[in-house]
Amino acid sequence: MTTNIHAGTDMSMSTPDLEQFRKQRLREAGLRATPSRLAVLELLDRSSVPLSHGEVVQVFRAKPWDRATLYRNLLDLVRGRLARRIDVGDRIWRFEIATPHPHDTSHPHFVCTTCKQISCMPGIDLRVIRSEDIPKAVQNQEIDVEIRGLCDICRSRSKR
Amino acid sequence: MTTNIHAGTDMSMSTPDLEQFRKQRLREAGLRATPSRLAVLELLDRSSVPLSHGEVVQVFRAKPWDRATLYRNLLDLVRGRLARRIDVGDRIWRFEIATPHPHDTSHPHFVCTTCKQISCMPGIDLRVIRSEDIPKAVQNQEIDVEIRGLCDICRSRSKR
DNA sequence: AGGCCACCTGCAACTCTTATGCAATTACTG
DNA sequence: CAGTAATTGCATAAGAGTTGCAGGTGGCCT
Repeated sequence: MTTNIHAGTDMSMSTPDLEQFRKQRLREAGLRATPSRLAVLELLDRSSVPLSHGEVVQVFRAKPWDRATLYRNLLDLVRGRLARRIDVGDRIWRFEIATPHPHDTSHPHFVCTTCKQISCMPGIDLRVIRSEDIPKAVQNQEIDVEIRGLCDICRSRSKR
Repeated sequence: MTTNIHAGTDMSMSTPDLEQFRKQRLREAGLRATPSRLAVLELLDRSSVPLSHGEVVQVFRAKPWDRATLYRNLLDLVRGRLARRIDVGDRIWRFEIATPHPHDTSHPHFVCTTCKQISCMPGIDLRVIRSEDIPKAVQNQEIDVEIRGLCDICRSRSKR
């Protein structure tokens, strides 16, 4: 769990220009730049892992924002294509910042079926062996690929 | 909700030998052959797609069986390795009959994010581009691969 | 600078799926 | 065919996700 937050200080204390940039991104997405939306966007910006609604609520538990508000903030960001909502198989939606450059989604995610740890697998690609009956979405890489198995830690632990 | 599953060739009218075979399978799994368990097992046997608990409840809504009973029936079948519980990413467990031959899971599954239809993709394999940080489970193919996207039908429908 | 109003928030309540405790019932064993 | 442990029915609950509504407010327009 590495938290290399650059500013090192409070979420709400980002430099004015970054804040302005976030406001701009929200408005370009057709969203008003409200305090909670700015904070959620900043949180996703800074997070190296996708966050669940519950985790976002936890992070902002000292703030006056309601869980429904944060929930709708997250959905708003997804609607405005500033974030993506993903499901890694543990029945909890997670939200991650949408990368500015289009379609970085093509790298698989590895999910440990025991500890639920998620890791990105840019070193793995799909190979089509036989092309009959391959959906067009696959051919066009408009897909999410999820690999489920035991991570090395849980794997060595389970080897009897 | 259109429900025309009033069984013409009724669920409960299977041939006696098939019924006996199912009873036998249940007992070999260490489970008593109760009416509801037999019916659930038969339903999974006959279904070509994985079914959720809610769908099973729907199918048997005319029967006197409680939803908790059907739920536990499904878990019992999984426990006895007569069925598998899978999660296709919509936070609803689905149950499918366990194939007799072991570990047929090595081919990817394609799941339509809209219609939830699942299809097998034996023509697709994983290719490791860079081998750093690849979990051993992946190297040893001890994994489930799930590809999520729009199936061709839903895809053409969504193209505006 | 100030007002307007559509968008946004807070609150409460709700759905849906999954899950469990307990008393009554029942499938199997002998 | 009775005894008993497994199973069921009912009630209930946790947890994530979702929504209706009344009141608040960001940002445009003057």
